[in-house]
Amino acid sequence: MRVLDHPIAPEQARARLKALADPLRLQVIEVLAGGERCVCDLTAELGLAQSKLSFHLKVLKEAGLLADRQEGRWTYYRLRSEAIEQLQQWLGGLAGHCRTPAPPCL
Amino acid sequence: MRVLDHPIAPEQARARLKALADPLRLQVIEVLAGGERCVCDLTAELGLAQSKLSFHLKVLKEAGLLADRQEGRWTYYRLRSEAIEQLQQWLGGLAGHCRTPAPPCL
DNA sequence: TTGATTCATCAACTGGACTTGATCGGGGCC
DNA sequence: GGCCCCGATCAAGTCCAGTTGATGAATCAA
Repeated sequence: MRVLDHPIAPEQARARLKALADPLRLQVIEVLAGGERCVCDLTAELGLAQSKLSFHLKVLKEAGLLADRQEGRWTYYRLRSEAIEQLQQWLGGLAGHCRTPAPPCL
Repeated sequence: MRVLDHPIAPEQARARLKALADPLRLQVIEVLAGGERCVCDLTAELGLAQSKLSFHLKVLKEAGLLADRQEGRWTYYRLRSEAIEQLQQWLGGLAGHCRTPAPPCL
């Protein structure tokens, strides 16, 4: 049985790839892959300036890779696994006919 | 039956993500997903300056996403589908335990 | 209310990715 | 040989993503 997941637009896929391509953001993703965290924990674990982390969290969130949740004065971020899965699926669409030989040049 | 594909290093995965994240390079990838092409065809199809295309092809190749082949005065590029598949697999490793609730903050 | 804590936002600065136009080198044709 | 075509490479310029430090907004405690 198969979950019905929406196909992803190339432009959104690109935005997510770009968001993941930053070393710092990838560290954030890797930590969040281990479970939800609040911002203060992330700054501590990664040894980052708060404003820097905030900037990158925003980028990741706007790309649809993260979801956040407010609780008191804390903000918790978590990975949106569907976003990852959509990206996987989109990548699959690329590897298609790439074995086709080149058309004769000239 | 399963092809034995090597796991990919995070740093290499990041390099590939970064390479894919450029709009122009993504266009190149999409064209090459349709089959192998020579550089002169790519410049024509995408309407690009030759040096610009050459620059981006180099980036994609160094990221391991493309392979090239010399034939006479032409150079043919093709997509390395294994690279895409490795990337897919690597993405899968991220979506792991991300449903784990946050540790109590404070 | 005052102060402390968490996080987002802002403005100014910096470095590097990308662009552009020119040059170079290899390969094939005459 | 001489010439032209394909593609890579180079140097210079531009522009934007990311950094940094400061300020703002919201929440809670005393």
